[in-house]
Formats: sequence, C-alpha cells, structure tokens
Amino acid sequence: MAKVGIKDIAARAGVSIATVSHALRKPGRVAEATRKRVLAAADEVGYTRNNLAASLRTSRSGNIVVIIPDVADSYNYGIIKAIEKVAHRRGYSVLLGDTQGSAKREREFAAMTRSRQADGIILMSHRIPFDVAREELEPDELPPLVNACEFTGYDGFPTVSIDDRQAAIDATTHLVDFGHVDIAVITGDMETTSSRNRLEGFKAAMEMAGLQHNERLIVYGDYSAQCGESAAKTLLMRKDRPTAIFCFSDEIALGCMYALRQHGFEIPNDVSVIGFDNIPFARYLMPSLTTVAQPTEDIGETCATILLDLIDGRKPDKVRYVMPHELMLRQSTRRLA
Amino acid sequence: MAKVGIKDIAARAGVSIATVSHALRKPGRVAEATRKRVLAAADEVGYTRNNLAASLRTSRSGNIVVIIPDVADSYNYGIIKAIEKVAHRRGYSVLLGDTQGSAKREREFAAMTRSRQADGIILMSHRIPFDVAREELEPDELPPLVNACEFTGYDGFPTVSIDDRQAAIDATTHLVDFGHVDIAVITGDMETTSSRNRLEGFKAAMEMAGLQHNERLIVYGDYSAQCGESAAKTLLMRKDRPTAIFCFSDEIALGCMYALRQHGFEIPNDVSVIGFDNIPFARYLMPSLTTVAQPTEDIGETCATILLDLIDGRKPDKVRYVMPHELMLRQSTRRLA
DNA sequence: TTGAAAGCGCTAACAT
DNA sequence: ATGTTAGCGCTTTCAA
Repeated sequence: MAKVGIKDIAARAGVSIATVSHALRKPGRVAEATRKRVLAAADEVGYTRNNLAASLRTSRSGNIVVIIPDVADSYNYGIIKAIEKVAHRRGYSVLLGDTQGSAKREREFAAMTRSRQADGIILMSHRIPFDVAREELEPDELPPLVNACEFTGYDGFPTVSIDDRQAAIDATTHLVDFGHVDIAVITGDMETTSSRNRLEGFKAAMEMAGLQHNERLIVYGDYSAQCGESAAKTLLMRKDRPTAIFCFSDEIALGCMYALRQHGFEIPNDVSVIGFDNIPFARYLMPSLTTVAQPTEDIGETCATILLDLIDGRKPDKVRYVMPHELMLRQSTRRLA
Repeated sequence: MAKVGIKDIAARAGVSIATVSHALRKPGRVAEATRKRVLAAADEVGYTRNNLAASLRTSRSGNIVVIIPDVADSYNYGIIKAIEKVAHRRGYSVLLGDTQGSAKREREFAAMTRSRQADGIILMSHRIPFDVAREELEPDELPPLVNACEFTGYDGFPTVSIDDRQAAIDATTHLVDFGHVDIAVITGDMETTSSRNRLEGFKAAMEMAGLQHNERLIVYGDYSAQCGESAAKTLLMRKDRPTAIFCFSDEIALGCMYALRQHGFEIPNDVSVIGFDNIPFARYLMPSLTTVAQPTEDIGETCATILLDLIDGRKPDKVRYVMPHELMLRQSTRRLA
C-alpha cells in the first residue's frame, strides 16, 4: 500500500499535478500526447485515486445509503438489487444500512449525508430519520431522499410504492370471490403505513362485498414468520375459526402455513392462505403460495433513478410514484364448495 | 445543509479550532469548562463532523467492505448481521458489496481500500480480488483482509470457516447410518473451495463406509434453488435412482424437494433429502429439513473481530479459524427399512 | 495547453 | 491548557 498520488505521476511524466488531474478527469483539457504520457506514468507508478480527497474537494462522495429494516427479507432484496444496478451504472456505490427496525439506527445512517459520506438516501421506513420535528423541517436543508414502500407523511420527499390499499382490496376480493366470508388477517407492524393501508383496503373490500369483517379475526403482527406462526395458532383456537387467512407478508404466510400443518390442517382444503410480496420462496412452498406480487425491480430502479436525479439537482416530475402490483394465483387458496 | 464546521464552533465559543477539535475528540486534553462551552457551541450551531475531511487527515475511513456473492442468501445474511453488530460496536460502518459472483465486481469492491474508502475487507469468495498474480502479492502491500467461508489458497489472509470436509462426512455418514447406499449429491459451484471440500468429504465418507460412490449420481450445480430443481429431475430419470440426496445448500434442497414433489415423490418416504447451511426457512419447510448448521453468527463475529484487530495493527494468533458445525436432524431423512 | 496556488474541513505536531 | 500552523491528496480557478 505504498502511497502514490498524482504528485508521483507528475514527477514521472514531467508535468504539474494540475495537468495530471486534468489529464485524468477532463480529457480534452490537455494535449493528447501529454494525456497519453500521464496515463502511462499513472500506470507505471500504480496509481489509484484517493476518493476521499477528491470527495472532500468536490463535496460529492459518490455513495448513496439505503436504509432498510432488514436486508435479509427476500422482498427487500429485489429492491436492493435493482438500486445497486442503477447506482453502479451511474458511478455510485450503495451503502446498505440495516436497521432491524431501530429508529436510532435509521437516524445514524441518515446522518451520513450530513457527515458527507453519502450524497443521498433511499428510505424504507415510515419515520423521518432526522432529529428535528416534522414541522421544523426546512425543505432546502434536507438531503436528497426518496421514500420507498412506506410513507413518512412528509411530502417533501418523493415516494415510490405500490397502492397497498388497492392491493389488499384485490387480495380480499379474490377470497370473497372464492366464497370466503370468515376471513382472518395477520397484519404487519401497524406503525408502518403499508400495513395500515392494507388493513384499510381489507376492510373496504369486505364492506364493498356487503360483508361484516370480524374484529376478532384481525391479529396484529410484525411481518415476521414467527408472528405468522403464533397468530395462526391464536386463530385456530377461535370458535369462529376462519376459512381463509390474509397474511400481510409472505414471511407471515410461511409461519402461518407451518402452524396450520402442525395442527393437522390442510391448505387449502381446510384453510386458504394468501400472502403478500411474492418472495422467490413462495413458489417453492407446498402448496405454492397465492400472493400479491410487488414489482420490486421497478420500485428499486425508480427509487434509484429519482434519487440520483435529485442529487444532480433535477427535480422529479411527481412526488408520488405508484407502481403496479399483481395478484399471483397459485395453490394455497381454494373456492369454497 | 448549511456548512458549519469547527471554525464556526470556534468563533462562537471564543476559542481556536484546535481547542474545538480536542474538546470534541480528546476529552481530557482540554479544561472541563472549555469543553462544556465548546460542546454547547457545537450544539447551537448545529455541527456535524465532516468525516471525509477527518478520514483524509487520519487516513482511516471507518468503513469495512464485505464482499459477498449474494446478500439475499439467508445463509450469508446471518454472517452479515453479526459483522454489522461487531463493526458498529467498534465504530465502523459496513459497506455491503454484492457481486452476484462476478470477479470484476469483487475487484472493484476490494479497490475501495486502495481508494481509501474502506480500511479492510471481509471476502466471501475463493478468488483473490486484486489485479496482481498470486505469486506477486507483496504481503506488506496488502490491505487488511479476512477470508470467510472460502479459501483463496493464499495464506497471507486469515480464514474463518467451518470444516466443510468433515461436515460433509457427517452428513453422508448420517445417510449411511440410515441404510442408504444409493446416495446422490447436488453440489454447489465447483470453483468454490467449500463445494470441493464437501465433495471430497462425501467421497471419503462413502469410502470409509465401504461403499462405492456412483459418479453418475453426482450432479454439479451452483448452490441455487433453481439448479436443485433441475438436478433433481435429472436424478429421478435415472434407472439407478437414489434413495437419498445430499444437497450442498439448503437452497438446493428447496428446489430439489419441490421437483421431487412435483413428480409425485414423498419426502422422506420415497427419497431422503439433506441440506447444508440451516437457513431460517429450513424449519418451515414441509417436511422440515435435515441439514448441516453453520454457526453464522460465530463466523461473522470472528471475521469482524479479526479484521478490526488487523486494521488496528494487531495480528491474529492463527491464520485458520475453524468453527464448529452441527447436524440438525429433522424430518427430511428417513431410515430405510 | 500548461502550471501555480488556494483551499475542501479536519487533526496533530509543536509552540506558547 | 490553549493556540499556531502545516498538511492529508485532490480539484479548480486564474494566470502564464
């Protein structure tokens, strides 16, 4: 790790450091012959740019930070992959900030823009990751930020997500169409806007179908397989046992299906199960899982594109981007006789 | 995002910038009263440290980069989480470099140490991520690097992994003990040392049991569910159909079990399946998956600890850390009558 | 077309 | 205990 800098190149090529810098970064500002000589010299001395120094000078780090509750969640991952792709293409690196749902970690990662380690933020959370109260946010003091899949409720940030409410309506309507009336719900974290909107959609769909939803069949969870497992157990013990369960994530559905089988229930013969997200695993389950697909790739690409534009000073044309969802009909739901 | 620096604090507190710097970072170098005043001033002007500038000065970025083939793989994730935990505790941030198996991306991420954006590397790959040929590696020119789960074969880097060969022996022996003779294998990417060692272990175990392994029952895959699916189909068409399949990853097992069921085979009644990794999903499968558990948390913690020590100039006491694996007996394997 | 020189914001000798 | 000052390595006016 010998430290070779443009100074060394300059010495070797017999030019000034300014010329080296130009040759390296602004082709055209320098005579072709000189440029070649500099490039050769750079190669000979084994030069690598000190990006830190360059960033300090230009105040542009070339990093974006993605604040995400759980990198492991396969659903999130589709989004990350797409973000990474776009970022890389445009010369940015992605810092993944896994928060495990901690608001403190969210703020810590967001602070990386203040400390100049990142140029922008993609936020998958419903919380504003800054210390100031929402009312005191100064629009022009805020770093470039795009809100993905959730809403902070502050409309100074562009938002990219599906229409959770409508998606839940579609899922519920599918169950209703199959003749289900006693439909249970296992929600995600009710702090999140996604979960609130889905629940709202569920209730709306029931009402539209002329059905009364049963409050006791709504179990409040947290998007995890574990909560799916325990929620399912709770539901099975009820006298008014549901014939269908709408899980607000595939992870929940996974735990739910597991518990169902443990207690001798067959899916979908005894109970229909529908998930949400369409994680890659969903099709490998037995039975394969009917679920609502989110266009993770689109979401990720859109987020990244908007954010990088924002960093470059280009404002997005709208503040809310709604991506299309799709109901994936598979084998875990069944029409009642 | 007004730019407030230590200069502003200095002005406000009526001291020099040096005193501000000391007050902020070296409590004790400065009188308690002054320190309080500086801290208050910092707060008032809304100061955030420009880490870039600090890094440039100290040539320590406070970042480590984790080079990983696929962040989405739940198995990898256990490791990442542990790394992140240790790093955070010691004041480092983790940059996740998802390479999708690309050697080029591996080199790009590794170059972040040269460009001073990271202080060290945790490498989950069997390839050395530098441009130089292995023979020309200059030990003291190399950045701090820890090799996780795989081996580059270069022993200048400490390595943390399980004993893949022994783990494969244990898995194979379990099947043999259950009376299986026609045992198939679906491998991971054979470029990886993990897969090579596991295959070696499989063969050794067969030999130890006095059994001849059948070359045609070895299908070369790539650790993915998809390859598990197609490999299983291939195996089912064979006249000498196996009674047990040893999958080199749980993902493979997932695809394998799916294909098996598609073709009407029951697990474990018709075919036993054993996986490798013990991803969280494994227990939710039906039947639950017998597999070899890797201590992902231990691996991640150890990697991070060694790397950070290395960065601090402390050499590890050994060059190979072998972590214990564990056979998880569940329901996907069965004793032949 | 090239070069001299002024910083980016911070830390750390060194001096007071 | 506090302050002065010289850079870290680069980019970027501005002048030659």
